[in-house]
Amino acid sequence: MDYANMHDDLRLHEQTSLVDKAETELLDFFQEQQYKTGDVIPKEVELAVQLGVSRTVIREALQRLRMRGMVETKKKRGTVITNPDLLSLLEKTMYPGILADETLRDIFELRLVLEIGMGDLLFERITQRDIDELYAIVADEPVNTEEMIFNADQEVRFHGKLYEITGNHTLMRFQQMLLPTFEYVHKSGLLKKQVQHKKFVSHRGLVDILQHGTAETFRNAMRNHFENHFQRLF
Amino acid sequence: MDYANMHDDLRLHEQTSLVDKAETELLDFFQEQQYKTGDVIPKEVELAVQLGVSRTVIREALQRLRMRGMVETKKKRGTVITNPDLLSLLEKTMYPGILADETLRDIFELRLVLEIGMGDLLFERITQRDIDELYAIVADEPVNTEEMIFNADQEVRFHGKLYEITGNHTLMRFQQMLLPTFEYVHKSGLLKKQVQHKKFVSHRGLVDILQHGTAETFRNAMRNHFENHFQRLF
DNA sequence: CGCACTATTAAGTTATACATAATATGGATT
DNA sequence: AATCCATATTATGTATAACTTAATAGTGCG
Repeated sequence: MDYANMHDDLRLHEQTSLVDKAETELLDFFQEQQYKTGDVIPKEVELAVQLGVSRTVIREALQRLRMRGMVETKKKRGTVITNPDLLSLLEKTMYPGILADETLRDIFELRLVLEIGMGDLLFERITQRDIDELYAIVADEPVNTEEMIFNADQEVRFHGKLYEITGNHTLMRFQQMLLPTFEYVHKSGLLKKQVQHKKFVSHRGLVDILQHGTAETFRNAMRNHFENHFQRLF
Repeated sequence: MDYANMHDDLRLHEQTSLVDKAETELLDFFQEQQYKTGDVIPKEVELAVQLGVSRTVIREALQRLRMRGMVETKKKRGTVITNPDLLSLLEKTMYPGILADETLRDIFELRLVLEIGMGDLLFERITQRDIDELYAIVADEPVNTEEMIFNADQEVRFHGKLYEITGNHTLMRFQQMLLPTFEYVHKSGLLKKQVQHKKFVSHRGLVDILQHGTAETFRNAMRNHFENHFQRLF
């Protein structure tokens, strides 16, 4: 290939690499072709010819899309369009060890915000079956919340079930990512020391409200349930 | 099928590519070497030799780390470790056209959940200066909310300011990502038709509450503010 | 008809060469 | 000696070709 001509239309895109360009051009191409999930896209060499770049560039661009779950490749069958999973790659980057302290704290707060705000979704979609299940989960909790011992497994089951009830899969995925980080921060030295346990709304109390209350009362109850966490933040 | 002979290299025969392995090996290597932000990592060819793969594989692995914001490369200077930005890559995946309808709806809901739930963060961190600024933003809004005309720019400024007040940068980044998708869904045919405008809490009303109210009243007000959106969902 | 063999295909991988841009080196001029 | 310009060096960016592997299709044989 003639390298002298390579930069003809590249002068405007100064610091963007060919891979960057190829990536967006591929996405545009897919959209233009109205590809749907499961459709097979042209071979790497064909794409290379079509975009006027080497197969190396195409491969690195596809590599990016692949890791975002936008495409999937199998030998011989080629590369197919897939439904991108927004959060799968976020998960990989979520190693608490490498995140900045501020980001960790942000995530801690994020969880509290989500669970307080999800009240309306819960009341819209919850069924009696869900409520029964929640009661079963909290069955072995002590009635007196002051004696409540923090049980990580219990926490995950209860709050995980809440996310599930929202029927919002993106939200559920979020929880799966946020929770480990939340626990990490909870146990780290990032926040103030654990304050004195006061009476707060228990898991059982939350279920009672889901049974008899409203979205509004639930929000307040969840806020109260998180009181200890909030006191460590503020 | 003969399972007896499979056990030997069963693990190698998994569908993990060399790039997958190289990616994790690189991360392990970085951690092992205790690289900090700004540190320069070995050249591509050296890494290739060290991991016993070709430079292509190394490049595609680095490509992944690069797009996650974990490394950054400059010509001649080499590749350096950087602080990963959790959301930068999410942003690129947020091509509304490619996302499944369900995911789009999820994101629509997510925004509502976030803004209702962020009340406590707001009241903890808001200043009089912030409130003044919010009043300035809503200054040109009609008092009678029924005459309120949807103004996208106004929406972004007001709600963006709220996210800013939380002081949670991750949350702010989220809003920047969610908003375009939210608008896309709002205008798409994914939801029920716009219902009749009823009286709802206006932006100005929300600011009044931030000035004189509590986190609890704010949550309820924000829920009411979004009433139209919720009616389109349920 | 059914089974096994092989031929083909497309991605996975390797190797090499060259381009580009930033940096370092070295020497010439003043 | 200090400044400046040309050149060499270096590491990433890009291109190309060749080879490997696994899945599929096709073919031929029984």
